[in-house]
Amino acid sequence: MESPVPHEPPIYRRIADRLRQAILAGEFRDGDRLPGENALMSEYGIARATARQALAVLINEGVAVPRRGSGVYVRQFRPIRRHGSRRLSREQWGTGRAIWDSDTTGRPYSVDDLTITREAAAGEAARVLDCDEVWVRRRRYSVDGRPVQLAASHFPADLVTGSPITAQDTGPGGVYARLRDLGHAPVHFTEEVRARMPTPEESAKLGLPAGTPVIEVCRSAFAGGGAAVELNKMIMDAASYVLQYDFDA
Amino acid sequence: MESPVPHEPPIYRRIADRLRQAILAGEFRDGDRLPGENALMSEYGIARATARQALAVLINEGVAVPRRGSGVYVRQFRPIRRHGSRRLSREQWGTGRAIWDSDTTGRPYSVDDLTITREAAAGEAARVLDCDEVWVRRRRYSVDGRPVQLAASHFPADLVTGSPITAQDTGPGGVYARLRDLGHAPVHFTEEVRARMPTPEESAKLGLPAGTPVIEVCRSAFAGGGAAVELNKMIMDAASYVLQYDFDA
DNA sequence: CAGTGGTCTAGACCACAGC
DNA sequence: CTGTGGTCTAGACCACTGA
Repeated sequence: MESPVPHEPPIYRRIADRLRQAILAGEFRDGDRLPGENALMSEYGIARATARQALAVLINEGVAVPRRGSGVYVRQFRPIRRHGSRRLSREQWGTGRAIWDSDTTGRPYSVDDLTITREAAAGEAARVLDCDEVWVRRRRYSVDGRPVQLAASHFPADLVTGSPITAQDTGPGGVYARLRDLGHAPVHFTEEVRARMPTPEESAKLGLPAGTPVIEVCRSAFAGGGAAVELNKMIMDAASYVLQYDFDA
Repeated sequence: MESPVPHEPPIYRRIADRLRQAILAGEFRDGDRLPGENALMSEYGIARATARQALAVLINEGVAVPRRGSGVYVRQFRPIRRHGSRRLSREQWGTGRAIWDSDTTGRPYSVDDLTITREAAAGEAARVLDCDEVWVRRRRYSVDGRPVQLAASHFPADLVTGSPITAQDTGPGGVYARLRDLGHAPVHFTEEVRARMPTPEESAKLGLPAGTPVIEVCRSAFAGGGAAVELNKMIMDAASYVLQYDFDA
C-alpha cells in the first residue's frame, strides 16, 4: 500500500535540494563558493554533521567540489568532444599526430607515463585478440594540464613484435598507420561504451573529485580478414567528455 | 588513541578498501550481505558514524547497495547491450515493435507512462530542430520489471501534427516508419553520449541506488535534405547498459 | 520482536588555505 | 592567526525488515 501522505524529506536533503536549485537558477555560477558548513549550521540551526551531509549530497552528485581549508565550490565543466567514427577514417592516419588530434580541436594536450610492455593476454584481450601474448601501450592524456583519459592498447604479439608499435615513437599516423604497413590495416571498429564510478586507482590517476563517473570505452579494431588487431581500453573522466557517433540509416 | 602516521589513509577508507578487495576477490558475491554497521563497529572498535562512513564509500562507488532494515549488499549487474548503428538500419523500421526490440534480445520489456504533449521548443530542441513548437513523446522503459531508461522524443510540430506520431500507438515500425510516410525518412543519425550522476528526479523515476551514474544519449535524426526531424533525449541507468557502436575505417 | 540502516545532536582534534 | 573542510566519538530516536 502506498502511504497517503508523502512524508517530508529529511532536513539535509531539503537543504541540498535548495542549494541545487539555487545553482541551476544561476544564483551560483561555475566556480562560485557555496555556503560552508558553518554557514549552514547557523542558517538552519543544525548540527555540523547534518550540514556536512547536505553538502555531501551535492558533492556525490558531482555538482559541487570541496576544497580543504577553503570552501565548497560549484563544479566547472568544459567537455571535450570526441568523434567516434569520423576520427578513425583512413585519412586521419596520414596526419602527423595520430588520432588524438581530432578530439581536442586546438586545445593543448599531453601524454604522460607512456609504458610499453609485453604481457600474457588476459580476460577480454585474450578472447577478442585470440592470442596468448600481447604488447600493451599504456598512457595518460591531459588537456589544459588536467588528466582526462587513461588508455591501454593491446596488440597481438605475433603481429607487432619488432615493429614501431613496440617503440616509444610510432611514427607519423600512429599505430594504425603501422598496422597498415604490416599488412593488417584496420577496416572495421567496434566500440563498447559503459559508465560507472571509478575505482580508487582510476580516481587517483585521473585526479577525480567525488561524484565523477568514468566513461569506459572498449574499442576493437578488425583487419580485412575479420581478425581483431587491436583492443584499446579507455577510461575517461566523464565530466570532461562528450562522445559523438555519426551513422546512416 | 594511536597516533596515525601522517600519510596513512583514514580508518574508514582502510575499511572500505578492505571490503572492496574482499568483493573483488570473490569473498562476497553479487547479492551477498556485507558486514553491517554493528559488525564493523565491534570488529574495528570504531564509532557508528565511522562504520557508516566506510560503507558510504562503497555505496557511493556503486559497489554496494543498502537495504533499510536489512543490511548492505553487494550490487548486482545485468547490462543490456544496445547497438547504436545496426538498430537504426532501415530494415528495422518494418518490424512490428519498433526499435526497442533490437536492444533487449528476448528479455521482457515494458513501456510506462507514455505521455504525448505539444510544447514550446526550448533550448537544445529549439536549436537542433529549428522550430518553435514541438511534439514530445515521453516514456519510461523497464526490463525485468526494473526501470532502465527514460526517453523524450521531440518532433517539429509543423511536421508531425495530425500524424500517428502524436497518437499513443504509432503503428508498425514506430515513429521512423511514420516519418518516412510523411516524406521525411531519417537518413542520418548523430548520437551524443555523456555520463553524469543523476538528478534527484531521474534517480526517483529510475529507482536508482546511490552511486549509479546515468548515461545520457542525445540522438538527432536528419532527413535527406539535412533537416533534423527528431531529437531524442535518453537517460539510462548506467549499470544496466552497454552501448555498442560499429563503424568502418 | 530484535536488528538493521536513516537521521540527528554536541561535542573533539586535525590539516590545510589564505590573510 | 582564523576559518575551512576532514575525521572521529558517544550518544539518541526513528522506520523499516524479517523471523
